[in-house]
Amino acid sequence: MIAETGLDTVTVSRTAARAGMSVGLVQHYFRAKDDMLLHAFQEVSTEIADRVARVVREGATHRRTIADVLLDALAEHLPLDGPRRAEFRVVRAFAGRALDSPALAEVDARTAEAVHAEIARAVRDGTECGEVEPDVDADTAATRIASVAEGLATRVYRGAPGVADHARAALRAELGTVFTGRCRQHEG
Amino acid sequence: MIAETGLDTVTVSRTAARAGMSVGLVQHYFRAKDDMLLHAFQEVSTEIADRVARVVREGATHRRTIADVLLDALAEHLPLDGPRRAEFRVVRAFAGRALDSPALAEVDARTAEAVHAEIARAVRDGTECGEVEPDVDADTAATRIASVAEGLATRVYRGAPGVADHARAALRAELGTVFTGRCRQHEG
DNA sequence: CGGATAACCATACGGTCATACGATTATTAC
DNA sequence: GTAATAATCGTATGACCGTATGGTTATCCG
Repeated sequence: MIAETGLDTVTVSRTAARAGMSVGLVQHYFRAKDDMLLHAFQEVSTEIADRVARVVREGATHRRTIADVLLDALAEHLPLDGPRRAEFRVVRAFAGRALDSPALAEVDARTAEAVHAEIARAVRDGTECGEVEPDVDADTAATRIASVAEGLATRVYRGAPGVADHARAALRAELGTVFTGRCRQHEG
Repeated sequence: MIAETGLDTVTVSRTAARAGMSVGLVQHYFRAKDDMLLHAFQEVSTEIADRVARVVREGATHRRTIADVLLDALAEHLPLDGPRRAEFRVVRAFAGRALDSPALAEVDARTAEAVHAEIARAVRDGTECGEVEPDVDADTAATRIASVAEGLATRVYRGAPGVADHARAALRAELGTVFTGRCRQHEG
């Protein structure tokens, strides 16, 4: 419902109707509407995090380059198709409301922190492996990469002509400034 | 009021009270509440654009490097102090609501387009001048730079420890990947 | 079996909000 | 000076929303 018509068209009674239940039952599960919304935000956040983790795991299994796996993981956030556009809308709607809700802000911050940590880990792995120069600071690089990913997602959603086509390439280019070498263990 | 307590605490009657006038008078100037909000969004958008333009003009007057001027212009968007945090909150609140309001979305998109165009122009100027390599595509570079700026602003606002201190440096580093040379006309 | 707990419903209440309305006062133009 | 237009106010109205309440049915455990 949030993805369809926005957060402020979500009312308790509409939610109940959509779920095929009564208002009373919704209240049985959630003390207040805000609890329900918070739960929804946590739900989608962990859902996205799980999907990204799966992409990383599968990429690692197929012994691909760290940069390539990271690219896939970050591209997962780009609103390039219907489902991901929906997810984007939900996350951004909550992010907007998080400006004035500490509870939502905490989920937002925790999610961002997790993404940042995952990128930083990839960079450190890259340093160990040889894909990244030893003098690169992982946290600084992670901040920049996460920022590009987030900013690109916004731009793709806004739909400036041609941006969608080049978003993935832009992401790859940014990663290319950090992952400049080749992994020793992937060489023959 | 949006910066203080958020968009959805803004009601017509509270706005009237804050302005020291009656509800009826607000209605006299704005047919509907949405018109009022749209007007506010347009107002802050042009206000910010004007301030950025002034920074650029002053930088150009003092014959500074294009990269340096651009850095100042972009840093203007970072929520590093009170007024800019307030602005950030307002813009983001509107951006969130723009997800479901075509009128607000248009202002949002137009503003983003203007920022992008300004960055692209700076890159092109840099190419002419010698600060940028000739094979750099201005639009691609502008997309990346704008994305970093936007993403960094989000991160600064979220207040991850240490990010604020390094935000400007991160921005400079990103610009450093595009503005790699020196302007011929600035040399002795 | 029987009692407790969970699932589930319909409705009423109190509050808030956007907007409509009708009126009065000030300003401007001819 | 007067007619029109703008500025200004107070209140009424109708709708909606979150939550409280009180109830009924199902499920499960000892």
